[in-house]
Amino acid sequence: MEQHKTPSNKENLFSANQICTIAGISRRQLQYWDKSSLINPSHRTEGGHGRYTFSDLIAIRAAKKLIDAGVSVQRIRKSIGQLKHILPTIKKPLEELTLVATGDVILVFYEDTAFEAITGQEWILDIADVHREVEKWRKKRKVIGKYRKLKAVHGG
Amino acid sequence: MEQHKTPSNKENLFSANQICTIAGISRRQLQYWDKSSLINPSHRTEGGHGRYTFSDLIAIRAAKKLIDAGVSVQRIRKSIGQLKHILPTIKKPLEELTLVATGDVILVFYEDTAFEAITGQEWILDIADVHREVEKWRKKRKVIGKYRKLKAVHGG
DNA sequence: TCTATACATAAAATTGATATTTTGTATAAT
DNA sequence: ATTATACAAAATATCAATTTTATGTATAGA
Repeated sequence: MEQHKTPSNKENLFSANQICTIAGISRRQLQYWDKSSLINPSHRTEGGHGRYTFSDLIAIRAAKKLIDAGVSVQRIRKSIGQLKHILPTIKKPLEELTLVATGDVILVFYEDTAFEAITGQEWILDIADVHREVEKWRKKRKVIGKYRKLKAVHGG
Repeated sequence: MEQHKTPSNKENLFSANQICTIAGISRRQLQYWDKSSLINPSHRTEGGHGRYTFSDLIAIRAAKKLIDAGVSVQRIRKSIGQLKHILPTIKKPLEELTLVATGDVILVFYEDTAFEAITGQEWILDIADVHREVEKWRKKRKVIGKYRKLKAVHGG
């Protein structure tokens, strides 16, 4: 039997129109995002009307932010797919992750690293690395200096 | 008169070949980057041979990292141009800024914000914002509830 | 009321052809 | 020894045409 302490009681659910007003999107958009499974309402009435949780709202606001930042719906789609793949424990990336977007790209912040949502590619420049490489190179030069010169080395 | 404490004494300068070995780029690349003014050596010998500082090396490593991350030289060029324009105090973006790169984009971190190097577009998602907006909306609804329903509002 | 559907339009992605940039290799010059 | 030049190949960018996706508007259904 259900306790009425459960967070998903009627008070916390939003109708489609409420979502649109709060999130600043059109009714048509929300409808399409539902139909195309970008973001589905977590509940439905017996009549089939969508009922959105606060968590759903976060996702919708995130999508709206991304769109405002110039990211296309298609990229949002791809990113969500990739993120679920790259971070299998994450079920709803738009709600659970911190995203930074610019026109082309969605960047994800997760456990101290930043990476690009679609490719998963990751990189941060660490100047200390360069120091270390120079030292490494200096030592190497002393040791093998009398033999033939090194060719350029790739990777790092 | 020059003190020999100055950091730019001969000991700290690298020849083109040394740079190539340390940074893992080809001689041809370094040559082209110099000629096309992507990265010029800070000094030259009387004979015109390039002499690179450690600071130059940082820039070159940064460029190499960007290339390894899938950014084209052309994009690096554009980004540097934009960054100098957006942040006039920054003279050598590749050395002085923290960059995160993915294939398409170079993202720059500067004083708490992240923005895209080419367009200068900037954005950070803040979930607390959403909470605030919902509360704002709830209050508004009570006040103006008896008038006509709000239309979706863009921006924020 | 709210949702579903149809049609039109706008926005974005994809494709293919062309031009430009970047790099490798080889060779000449200093 | 190191740099400069010439030529070719590979990688990128650009542009226009086409296709696909997303949204607005209007209308019908529950």
